[in-house]
Amino acid sequence: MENITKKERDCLITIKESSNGPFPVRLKDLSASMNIKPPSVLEILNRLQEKGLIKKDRGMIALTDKGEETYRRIVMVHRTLEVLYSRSGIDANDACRKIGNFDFLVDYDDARKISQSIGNPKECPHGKKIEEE
Amino acid sequence: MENITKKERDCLITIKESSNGPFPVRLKDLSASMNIKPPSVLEILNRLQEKGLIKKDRGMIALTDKGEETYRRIVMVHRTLEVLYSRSGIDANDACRKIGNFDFLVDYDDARKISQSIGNPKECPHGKKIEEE
DNA sequence: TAAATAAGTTAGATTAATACTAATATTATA
DNA sequence: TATAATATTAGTATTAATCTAACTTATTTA
Repeated sequence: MENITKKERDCLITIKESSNGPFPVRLKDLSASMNIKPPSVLEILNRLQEKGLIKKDRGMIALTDKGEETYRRIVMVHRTLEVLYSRSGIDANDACRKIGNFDFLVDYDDARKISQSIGNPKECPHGKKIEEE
Repeated sequence: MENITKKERDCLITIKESSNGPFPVRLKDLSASMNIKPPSVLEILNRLQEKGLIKKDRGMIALTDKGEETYRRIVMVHRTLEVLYSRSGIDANDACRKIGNFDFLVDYDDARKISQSIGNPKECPHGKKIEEE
């Protein structure tokens, strides 16, 4: 797996989470969601594309299969850690924000093992599914 | 607390862990331990100094009180996570290496809460004390 | 102590990531 | 098609990380 940066992680997640609606994701939207100017987003997008995580088609941006897999793994790590944090008495929203700073650096297989050792939680504290599309 | 980078984290830890012997830590030693050339270490050291984490005295490098505190907290987070990893069946040495990639990004108070929720372990899997000088 | 050796520092360059503005190109839409 | 909206390029800046080469400051030792 390629290494990605925090910004690339944020961008990947924003793309995926903006793709849920009926509208295709566009540079302008990412720029607005991420609060950075279009040329700066483009720079990040170009790196994600070089890493094979996204593809562009006339302004429309989407994750590749590899991008989907990367996204899926980051989210699995993220939600597993959220459960751990939450069970330790840390506020779910604080946990979410803080975990986002390093979830992309945590090994997926390690998170699986941790998940198992804490009883394979099925949902994050916000009620989102862990591992299952 | 100041934010630090991975390299600054590594440097801080190397300084502290080289200070245990009778010899003062010097640039040349850090250069050797960290496998980077003296001017590169110096650059990192200068940033650590600006952040108030280390002090230099005629070639001798040492942590400030703030640096000691930062070190102490990183190590506490690190060892707590090592216990978590280890109890999940992850090899202690693998865990150590991997956790070093993000321990400095994990909030100390959160680690304390996690520690508490897993029974306040007293030692890391290598037998090093958690929290206590 | 003076010369030689070692260590530290400065200077100058490079690469990668992040961000910006301004200008240019492209694509939609009215 | 002309206009408006979007996207891209070009060019600049900053921060972090690294290097080599040159220069300075200690330290050692003959």
